[in-house]
Amino acid sequence: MRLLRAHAALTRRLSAQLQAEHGLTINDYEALLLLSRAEERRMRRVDLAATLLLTASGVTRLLDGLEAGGFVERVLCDVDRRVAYARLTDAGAARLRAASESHVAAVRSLLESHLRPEELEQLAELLGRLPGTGGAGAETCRP
Amino acid sequence: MRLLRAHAALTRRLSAQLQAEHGLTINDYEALLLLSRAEERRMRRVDLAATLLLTASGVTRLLDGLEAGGFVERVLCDVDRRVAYARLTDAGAARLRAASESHVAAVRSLLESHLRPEELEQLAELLGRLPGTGGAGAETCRP
DNA sequence: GCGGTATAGTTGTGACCGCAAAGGAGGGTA
DNA sequence: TACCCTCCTTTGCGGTCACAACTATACCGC
Repeated sequence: MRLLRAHAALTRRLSAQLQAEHGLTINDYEALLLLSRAEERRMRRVDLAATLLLTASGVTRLLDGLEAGGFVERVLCDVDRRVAYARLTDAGAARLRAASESHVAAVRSLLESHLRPEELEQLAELLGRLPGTGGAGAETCRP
Repeated sequence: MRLLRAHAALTRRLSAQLQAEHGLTINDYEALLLLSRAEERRMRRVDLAATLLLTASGVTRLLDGLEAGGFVERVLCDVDRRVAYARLTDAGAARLRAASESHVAAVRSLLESHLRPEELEQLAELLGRLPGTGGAGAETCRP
């Protein structure tokens, strides 16, 4: 079962390409992607951590970088002063659009050159049953 | 296709458990495992790197730790003085045996609790077709 | 209101790893 | 021999991340 190891190398390869072309790591990219799909383009940092499978400290530093680049801004929640949202900026949305073109192309070519479409679907289904891939929707601070 | 992300979390979990119980990281463990199966319990560092999907520098530091622990020893090749083998010591073999019991149990319980045997086989087959999982047998310095 | 507990987030520390540069060694050609 | 190119390995540097400790806020029972 050492095959799962292949994933690490694939991820590094995709991340390196993304970084060279657009200055984003894989996690940067996925954080922007999640925010772009979230309601009002914002998520609590703790939800971001759970979805990205990072710890809270990891998210802090991830967002440090994205804030410095102007792709994300910090928004305080007015009903719960513990929480700080990360909100996608217009610049962040633009960067995401630019990066997604080459990134999804890269992912597709990597996977589709080795698997047929129905196999790809099978793979996704099997991996989806493993723990840690649960839904984890974006919550607001007021349910 | 974000599902591949699940692997990172799984690996971290397994590695943390392995480290807590036996003081080995996942890569430590797999290096010992590879050596235990290799001819004369030794491999060239460069082959170890290729199989573990690490760079040469990564292997240097990995083996630094294993040598410090006495699990692996450095053996120079007498016909090509560029190459240094890593050879498993008896202490390393013992540590591997001890760790493997709980580790394979952990892997099995993690995977088998979520997938049926034939699905597991399917998963292995699909992942095996991805690049970076090729055979890479252990070579000696004299073919 | 007052403690106790839970939750959100930040920071210090250390581990692991890739990349680039450099050094030592082998094998070829002139 | 002298030169060049390739291979194996190590070291310096920087990035990413988890863990633990800490602060600040919220909520519960009294």
